[in-house]
Amino acid sequence: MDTATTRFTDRMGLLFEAEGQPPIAGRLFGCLLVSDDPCSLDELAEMLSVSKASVSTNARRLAEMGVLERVCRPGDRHDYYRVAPDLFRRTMADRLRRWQRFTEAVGDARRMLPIRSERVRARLRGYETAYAYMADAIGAALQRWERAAENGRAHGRAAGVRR
Amino acid sequence: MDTATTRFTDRMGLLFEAEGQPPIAGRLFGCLLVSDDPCSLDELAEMLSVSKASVSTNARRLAEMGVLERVCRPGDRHDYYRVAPDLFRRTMADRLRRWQRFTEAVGDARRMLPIRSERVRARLRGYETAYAYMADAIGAALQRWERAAENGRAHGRAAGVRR
DNA sequence: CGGAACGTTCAGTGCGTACTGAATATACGA
DNA sequence: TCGTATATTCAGTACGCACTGAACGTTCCG
Repeated sequence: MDTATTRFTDRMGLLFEAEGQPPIAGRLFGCLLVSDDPCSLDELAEMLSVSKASVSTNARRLAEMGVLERVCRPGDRHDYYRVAPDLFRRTMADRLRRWQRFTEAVGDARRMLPIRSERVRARLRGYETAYAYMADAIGAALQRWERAAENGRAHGRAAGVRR
Repeated sequence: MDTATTRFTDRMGLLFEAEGQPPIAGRLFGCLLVSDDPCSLDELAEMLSVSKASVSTNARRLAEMGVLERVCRPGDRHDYYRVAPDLFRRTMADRLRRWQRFTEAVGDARRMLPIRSERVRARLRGYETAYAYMADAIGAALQRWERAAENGRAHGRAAGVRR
C-alpha cells in the first residue's frame, strides 16, 4: 500500500480507537472504504501488515455490528468483505440506540429512585423528552435523505450507494 | 447512598465505559444527575466510595468536555460540580464534531489518495454529502427544540433547565 | 507565622484487552 | 483417503490506562 493510503487507514484506526473500537478494526474499515472490490482476509492482512487472526476477528466483529458485509463468491473458498451498503443508516441507528440506553437509565431513575426534589424530576423528564424529540427528528431527516438519494440515483446521479 | 441509587450510578458507569470514558466519570455524572444541589469533591468521593484523586481528575475532565460545570461559592473554598445546564446541546454538538472528523478524513482521502475507481470516489462523496445533510438537519432540529423549550418555560412549564 | 483544609499531581499497581503465532477445525480436490 | 487451503480459536504477551495513596502546592484562618 502506498504511504498516503497507509496514513489514511492509520487515521481511521485512531478515529475508531476514540470510539472505543480496536485500532485494527478502523484500519480495516478504511482499507475497504477506498477499495473498489471486496477484499479477502489474506489481502487485508498483507495490506495492513497484521496477523490473519486479527483480521478474521475484527472483520467478523464489524460484520456483526453491521459496519461490514461478508460476501461469498460461488466456487471460491475465500471470505470477502466490503463496507455495508447501508452503512450511514446503520451508523445513525446505532447512535440512536446508544442514546436510548442513556434515556432508559434516566427514565428508570426518575421512576424508581427516591427523589424528593421536584427540580431533579423535572430535569430528568426534560432529558427524556429532548431525546424523544431528537430521535424523531433524526429519523425523519434520515428518511428524507434516503428518499432524496433514491431519486438522485433514479435520475442517473450516483449517490455512492451503488451495489 | 441507597442501593437503588448505587445501581443507577453503576449503570451510568457502564454506559460511559461503552463510550470510551472512565467508569468513575459515568458514576460521577449519574450522581450529579439525581442530586438537587451541586456536590463537593469530598461529598462525591464519599458517596461513590472512591479516592479523592479520581474524583478530582474525572470531574475536571468532564468539565473540560462540557458535561459538568464547576461552580464556586463566595466564602467557600470547596469546588462544587453540577451537570451542565446545556448538556443536551453539548452532547449533540460533540457527536456532530466526532462525525465531522470522520467526514474530514473521508474528504481528504477522496482528494489526496490515488483512487482510480470512479465508484469509490462516488461512494466517498456520498458519505460526505450524507453527513452534511444530517448535520444540517440535526442542527435545525436542535434549534427548534430549544425554541420550544424556551416557550415552554415562558409559559410556566418547567423544562428541567431552570437557572 | 504556623497550621488546617482544600485541590492537584505523581509514582505504583492491577486489570483489561488488543494483538500475535501456533494449534485446531472445516471444506474441497486429487 | 490423504493433502491442501482456507477460516477460526486459543494461550501467551505486552501495552495502556483507570484507580489509589501519598506527597505537594496553595489559600485562608488562628
